[in-house]
Amino acid sequence: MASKKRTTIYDIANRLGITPSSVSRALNDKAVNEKTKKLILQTAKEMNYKKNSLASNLRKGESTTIGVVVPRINQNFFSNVIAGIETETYKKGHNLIICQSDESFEKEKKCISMLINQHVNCIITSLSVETNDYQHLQAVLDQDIELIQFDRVADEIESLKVINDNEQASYEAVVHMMKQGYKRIALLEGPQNLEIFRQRKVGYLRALTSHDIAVDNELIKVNAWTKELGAEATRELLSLSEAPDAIFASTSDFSALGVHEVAIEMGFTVPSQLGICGYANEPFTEITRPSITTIDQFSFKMGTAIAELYFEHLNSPETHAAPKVVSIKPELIIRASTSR
Amino acid sequence: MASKKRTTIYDIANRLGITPSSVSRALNDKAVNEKTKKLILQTAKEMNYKKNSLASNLRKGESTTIGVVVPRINQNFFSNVIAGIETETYKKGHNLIICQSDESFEKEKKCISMLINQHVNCIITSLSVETNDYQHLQAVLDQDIELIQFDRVADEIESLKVINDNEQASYEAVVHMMKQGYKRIALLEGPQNLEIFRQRKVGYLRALTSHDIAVDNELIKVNAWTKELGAEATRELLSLSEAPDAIFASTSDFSALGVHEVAIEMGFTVPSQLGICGYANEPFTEITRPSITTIDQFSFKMGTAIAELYFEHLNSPETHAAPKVVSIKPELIIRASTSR
DNA sequence: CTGAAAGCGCTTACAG
DNA sequence: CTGAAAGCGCTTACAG
Repeated sequence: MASKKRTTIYDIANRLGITPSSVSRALNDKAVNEKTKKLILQTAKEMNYKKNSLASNLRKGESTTIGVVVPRINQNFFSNVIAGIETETYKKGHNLIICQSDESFEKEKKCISMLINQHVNCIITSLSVETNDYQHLQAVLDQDIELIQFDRVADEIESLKVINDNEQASYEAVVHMMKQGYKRIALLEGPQNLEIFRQRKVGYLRALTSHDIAVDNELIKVNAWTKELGAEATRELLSLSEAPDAIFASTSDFSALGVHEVAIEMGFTVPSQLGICGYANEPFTEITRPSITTIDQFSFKMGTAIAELYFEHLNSPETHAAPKVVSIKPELIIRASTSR
Repeated sequence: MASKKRTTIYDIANRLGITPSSVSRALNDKAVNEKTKKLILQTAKEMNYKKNSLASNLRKGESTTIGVVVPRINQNFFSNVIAGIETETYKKGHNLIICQSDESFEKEKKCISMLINQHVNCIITSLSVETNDYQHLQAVLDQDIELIQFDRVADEIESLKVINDNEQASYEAVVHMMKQGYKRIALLEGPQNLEIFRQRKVGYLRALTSHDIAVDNELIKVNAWTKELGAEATRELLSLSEAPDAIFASTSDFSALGVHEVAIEMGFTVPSQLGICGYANEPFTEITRPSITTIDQFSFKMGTAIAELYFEHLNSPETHAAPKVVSIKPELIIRASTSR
C-alpha cells in the first residue's frame, strides 16, 4: 500500500516516453500540446503523483510559506488573528508555519531564526512581553524577508505594520467613564517596554488632563497585566484611604477579570461603587455578571488585513519608500460594568 | 542593507579556499579539522549565513515539518492542542504548518493535499463536522506520511490516534446527574457521522439503561452542537408537557451556554429546576452564574501526547503492526449547574 | 580529515 | 510545441 518512493515527474515522463520538461510544463499549465497535456495529467493522477513543493520552491528561489510568531497560540486574540490570516492565505495556496514565543524573548529569537532557515518569504510577528531588543527583527529584513509586525510592534523597526490606535481607544474608554460620573479612575498599566502599553497609558493621561483632572500616581499600578496581577493591584487600590471609583485595566480583559473578582470579594458593587473597563473583548467579558465594558480590537480582521498587506507587497515593486502601516480602529464596547 | 542573494556554503567555501563539502560538514558538526571548523563557523556568522532547510530537506529526503489540520484554529480546545504540540516539537526544532478546515469537508481535503505537496513528514488532524469519507486520509498513508488523528477520528483509518474516552466521560456525567436527583435527563447530541458524538450518546444511553431508566426519544435532540442550536433545542425541550429536569449538552460547552441562556430566559432556576452539563471545559463555563458542570479533555496534554507519539515513531522501526492509540482520561468538573 | 562528483525533484532559458 | 542541459543549495557515499 504505502510506497516508499513517491512518484516524480521523471516517472511520469518515462512511462509516457517524453521528457520531464514537458511533464513539468503540463503540470504547471504552460504551453503544451493539448492532447499530451491531457495524457500527462491523467497519468499523474493514475500514478498518484504529488508535487514536491520543496524542490519547486528551491528551484524557483521562492516559497509560498509564511512564518508566524505570536506570544501564545491559545490566547483568544492571537488565535483569532491567526484564523484571519489563514482564511486569506489559504485562498492563494500559501502556508503558515506557526510558532509561539511563550512570552519569552529567547524563544522568540529562536523561532525567528528557524523561520529564516525555513526560507519563508514573510514573517508575521507580535512581540513577547520580554522583548526589549530588535536585532532579530532587523536580521529578518537583512535576509530580504518581508516583515509584518502587528499589535505589539517595535516602532523603530521599519516594517509593514498592522496596529490598533491604542491611544485613542484608551482615551475614549476613560472619557466614557468620566461621563458616567466616575471621579477617581485608576489605571492598570502593562510592561512599558511594549509600545502598545505605553500608548494606552498616554490615552489615559490625555483623557484626564484634557478634562482638567489631576493625575494621581497612587492610582496607577504597574505591570498588572494578568488576572492575578490585576487582582493584586485591585486589592491595594481598594484599600487606599481614597479608593478609586473606577479601574481601567488597560492591559487585558484577564486583568479586568481579576478586578471584577476582587471587587465582588471586597464587597464593592459594580458598577455603582466601582466601574470596570478591560481591553480586548475576550468572549468571557460578555458572560460575567455584571458584564464587562471593554475594547474590541477586531482581531480576526487584523488577520485578514495582515494577509492582504502580504499579498499586496508580494506583487508590487519594492516600494521600500515608507513601509505601510495599517491602523484598525478599535471599538469601545459599553457594558454593564461601567453603566450607571 | 538587504542582500538580494543569501549567503550559501559555496560563498563560504570560496572565501576560505576550501570545498563546500567541508563547509557542510563543519556546519553539521561532522568530522572536520578543529581549526578549520572553527574558522568556518566564524566565517558563516560573519557572512550572515543562514542554512536553506528546503535544500537540505530535499537532499536528505526528509523534513522536519509537521502539518496540522483542525476545524478551527480559534477555538479553545484546538488552540490548546496546537499549543501543546508546539511546545514539544519546538524543543526538537520541528515546525508546524497549520491549516483550518473551517468545518468544511472540501477545505479539509484541500489542506491535506497541500500538506502532502509540502512534503511534511506527518499530518495531525481532527476531522471537520462534515467529513463522512476518508479517502483523503488514506491518501496520506499511501504517500507513506505518518498520520495522527486526534479527538474527532475516523475509526476505520488505521493510524496513530490520541483520543478521550468519550463514552466513559459521558456515562459518568449522566450518572452524576442522576445522583443529584435529576429524573428526566435530556441529551443534546452532535452529528452522528462523527465517532466522538456517537460515543457520547452511547455513554448517555448506558448510564440510563444501567440504572433501569427508560430512554425517552423525545428527550434526545439531534445536531444541537452550537450555541444557537443548543438554545433552539432547549426551547423545544422546556416546552414539552413533560419537560426534562436536566440537559446534557454532550456536543460542547457552547451548546450548554445556549441551554443556560434559554433556561434563565424561560424562568427555569439552575440547578434546582434544571441541571446543565456541557463538554470541553471552555474557560467561560467557570464564569457563568451559576457556573457550568462540564468535562475537561486535557487539551494541552493531548497536544503534548500527540507530539510524543510523533517523535516515538520517527525513530522506531516501522512497527506497522497495530497503530498505537493513546487514550486520555477526561475528567468530570462538577460545578454549580448540577449541584443541588 | 578533505576533495570531486553525483543527485534530491523540480523549472527554465536556450535551441530547434 | 518539445528536448537537452543546467542549476536551485545542500549532503553524502566514494576515494584518497
